[in-house]
Amino acid sequence: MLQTNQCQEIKCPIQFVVDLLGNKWSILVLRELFGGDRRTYELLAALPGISTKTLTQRLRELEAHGLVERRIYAEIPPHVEYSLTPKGHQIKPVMASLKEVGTQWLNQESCFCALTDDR
Amino acid sequence: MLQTNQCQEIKCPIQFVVDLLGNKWSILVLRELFGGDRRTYELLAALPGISTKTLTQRLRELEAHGLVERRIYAEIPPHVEYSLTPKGHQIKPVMASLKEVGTQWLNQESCFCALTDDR
DNA sequence: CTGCATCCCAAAGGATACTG
DNA sequence: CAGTATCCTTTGGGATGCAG
Repeated sequence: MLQTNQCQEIKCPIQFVVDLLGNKWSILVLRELFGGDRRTYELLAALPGISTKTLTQRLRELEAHGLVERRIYAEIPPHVEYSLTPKGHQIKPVMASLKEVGTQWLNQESCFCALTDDR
Repeated sequence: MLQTNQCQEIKCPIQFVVDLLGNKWSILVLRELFGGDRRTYELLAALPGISTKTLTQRLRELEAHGLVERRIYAEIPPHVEYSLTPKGHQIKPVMASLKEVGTQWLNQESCFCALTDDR
């Protein structure tokens, strides 16, 4: 098997990021946190369609990889805040370029969506 | 329903890109094409694990969105080449920032994968 | 409020076989 | 070589109910 994951990684850095963030929600959660610290219910409200389960899963993953920090306030009712770590902030350029290209593409194709949009 | 997708898009540009490229293979296919035009079997070889079915699906999507061009040579056996369109080239900054941050993260965490890696 | 557990469904994707 | 069709497995993720 030799899945030992030694330091000498054979992996492509792009693939590494895609494996971590290439799902339906991770990037959007991070986008939200770039707007400042957020409580759980705020994230739920800002991400229409996400379930508590999925949100928690994504947050735990991001936390495990050191991109997000979870701060718990000893209050009742419970109070939890999520924030970006310095490592999380490193994806800022990705965010910026995504926004840039997304904006370009929206402008280019928004006017014949009715014809071409198949998803 | 009002799903009519009029020109005034409510959609976030980041989400727009994530919806299109946020899957297991699209980014990696594009990464490959940034290395130059590629034939089908070359893509299959360069992307270990991908199936012909999935590759075709991703290529068709990228083509439908105008990011990739498919050129057919009238030969036997068949000969097809895929290349990036100008629109496809627009994601270059995304590619670059992904590579940048991926490299950083690999260096940061490759040495305690054995402890933290849960996927 | 937070978030876990359960159940369940839909989508993504892999393997294989087959056609032109 | 390129691509399709079929079958099947895995995964993602939504809904709900419940506990702290």
